[in-house]
Amino acid sequence: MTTRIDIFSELSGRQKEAVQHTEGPLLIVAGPGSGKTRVMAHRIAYLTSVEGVAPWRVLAVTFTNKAARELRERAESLVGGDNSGLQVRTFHSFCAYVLRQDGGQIGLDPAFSIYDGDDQQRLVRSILEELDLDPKQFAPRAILSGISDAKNKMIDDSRLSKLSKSYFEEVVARVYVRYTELLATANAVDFDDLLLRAHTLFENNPEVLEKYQDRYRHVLVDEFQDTNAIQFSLARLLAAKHKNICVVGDPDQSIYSWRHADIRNLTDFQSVYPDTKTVTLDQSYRSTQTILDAASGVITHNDERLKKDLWTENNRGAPVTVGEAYDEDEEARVVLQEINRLVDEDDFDRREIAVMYRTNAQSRAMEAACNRHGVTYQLVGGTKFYERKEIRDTVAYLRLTVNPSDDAALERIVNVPARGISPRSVDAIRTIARTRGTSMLNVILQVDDEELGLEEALNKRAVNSVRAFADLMERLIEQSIILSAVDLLDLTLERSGYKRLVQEDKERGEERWDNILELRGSASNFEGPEPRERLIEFLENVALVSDIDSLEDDEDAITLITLHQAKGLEYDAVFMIGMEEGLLPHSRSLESVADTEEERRLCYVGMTRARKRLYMFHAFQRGFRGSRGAMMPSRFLGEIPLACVETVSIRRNSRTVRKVTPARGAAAGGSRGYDPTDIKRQAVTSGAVRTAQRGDFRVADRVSHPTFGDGIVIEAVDTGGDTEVTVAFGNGNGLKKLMAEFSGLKKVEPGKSTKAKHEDPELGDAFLDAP
DNA sequence: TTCCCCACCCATTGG
DNA sequence: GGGTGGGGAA
Repeated sequence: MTTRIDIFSELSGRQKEAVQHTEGPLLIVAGPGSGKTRVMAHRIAYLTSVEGVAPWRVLAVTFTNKAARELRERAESLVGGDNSGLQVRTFHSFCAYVLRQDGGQIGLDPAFSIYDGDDQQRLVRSILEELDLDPKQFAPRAILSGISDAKNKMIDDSRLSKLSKSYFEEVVARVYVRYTELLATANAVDFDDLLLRAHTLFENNPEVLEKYQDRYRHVLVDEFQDTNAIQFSLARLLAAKHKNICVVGDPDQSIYSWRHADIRNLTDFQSVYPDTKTVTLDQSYRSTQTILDAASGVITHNDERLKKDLWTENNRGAPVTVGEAYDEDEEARVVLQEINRLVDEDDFDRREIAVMYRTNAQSRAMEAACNRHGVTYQLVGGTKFYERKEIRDTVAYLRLTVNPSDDAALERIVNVPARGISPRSVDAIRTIARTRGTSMLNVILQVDDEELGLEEALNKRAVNSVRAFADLMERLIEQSIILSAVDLLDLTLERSGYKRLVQEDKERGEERWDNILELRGSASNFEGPEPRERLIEFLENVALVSDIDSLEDDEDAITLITLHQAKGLEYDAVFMIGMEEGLLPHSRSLESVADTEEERRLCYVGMTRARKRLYMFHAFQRGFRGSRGAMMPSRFLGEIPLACVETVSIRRNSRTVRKVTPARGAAAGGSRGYDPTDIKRQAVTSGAVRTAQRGDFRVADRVSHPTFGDGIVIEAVDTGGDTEVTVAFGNGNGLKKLMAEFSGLKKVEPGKSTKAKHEDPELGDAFLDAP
């Protein structure tokens, strides 16, 4: 048994304070690397081993399953023993747990399904069809986002139409009504519902709430800056009795407002709980002073911000390396070169290196480069395992077996493998089911019931096919009560013909079957008595995994990850790529100051993931949806104090990264930060892009075209007779590939351009939004 | 009824 | 560049 001394030996004064304040509300404002996970783990250990609180009386809520697992493990290793019963979960998984226990009170069958985004979209599409509305005019995505907004404001379907101010909102309200009905028929909930319905359950059933209030004497919430209104309300309800609520967060790392996260939860915490004790952890044990200075330089540009200065006793460390690459391929190559150098010369471990980016699409160039250069990598997200067709199909069979009302699952597999139930037949089944307010499988199982009229609606062959499917599902449902998840999976794959379908796929069959076996492997973790309960657990697990959960710490590989998913992680070396206007900050965020500030926080999150080395690259041009665009370096680069920066010039097709120490020293730098236009000029004049120069037209030449107007040459390839040039035109004409002579392209001498200055691509024509 | 091909539309971030 | 959905042929 660990003693009290041991628990405290590795904590700072502030950290101890946070651990020991166990009675009453506690707000921990924790900067990046200030040891908040350590504090939470110690706090749990302190509660259970020193204060004698039973582990099952502690509820800790984290942002991801991975964080939950890690927190539990750390707390357990501190007390050196059993913490069983300790609840460490995500909000979603906690709510699912509550709803399985007590959802009956609000009419939810414990075997309910959890609809994912894809299920939701299909459902909305079918509703639009039902209501005779054009999905092009009313994008299912937009409608779902409207429904989600309503749910997060706790507006139920019966009230929304009264609040709608436009025809579109009226449509959203109408779809919402039907959507709610159909989810109920399917005995299903969506992600928002998990939170919302648990909340409703607590509010409407005091005796249920009290049960949980009594049980949890201590409630801890991690990443509190990214919780939404419902989540905070849930936490408040749960803690209302004992008032022992401890929240940990950092307003500078709030990056999920688009998912309804509300920073006011954090900033207003003290007014909700006036007797709050606040502890600020501002010492970083993670990053070098230079990295902290660079990150602070960026984040202080946010106007909406509570001032907080991080400090560290760590070394100054190396400067932040900033550089421009020609395009995304070169960017990837340079990153890998530098990674190899770090590993070979500076003894860095590949496991401790990550490449971070704003959008998932950016991983492609990195992956290609890794494959070409034989660098092993772990991609977080990627072609997400649970979104692969064979996985979704297999899971759909199991979902339908557990919850026969699950129409989304049924629609997915009713004719997979093809068994003679055509889309027309499915339409007929759906229509009957919806008219009768029942599920589609229910209709199918009653195919011989004349009253339903299914037999009439279908032709003879289809009726036989439907009957065969009904037999299959009946058998599977029967077996699901007695078989384990794995055995049921095997039976399902065999009897449904899905196994044969996959294995007959000559091109990808083996790979797809391997994926199914992997799913089978994770199902084997859910064995035990009451197989049906275990199966439901397994399916819930499948529905609630996040990409980050599968990140392995012990794989000898570099990590490729989005900035959002990198939250909470740390690496010795971090490479942030795509540091360009339009990507970071993302073009979709430029309309509002609040959104742009969130992009800056995202940049801050990325930078503060680094312990020792931080690299930030931007590209001169980048591929985008098949075409290419000239890119401007991100404004955030210019916000880094010069004294922290080392710029590099990258030579195309060369194997070395030449370091250029800025001539402007720390003292001379004044308030100016990194000036990207300098490096661009340097790169162009130093021949960084020389291989692209051909014929009369050279990269960076100003040109004029009879129809497209003035532009600048981005690429020039000699094709023998003529020169094929890629030109970035102003006036929203974007990028064009032209045969120089044939198209009548003319060079324009500097200064002779007739067009205004703003058309100079070097100044600002980022082409991300060009038509 | 199924399968294949082409056109079109699209991707910010994610539980 | 890729996924999906619709339309046409077998």
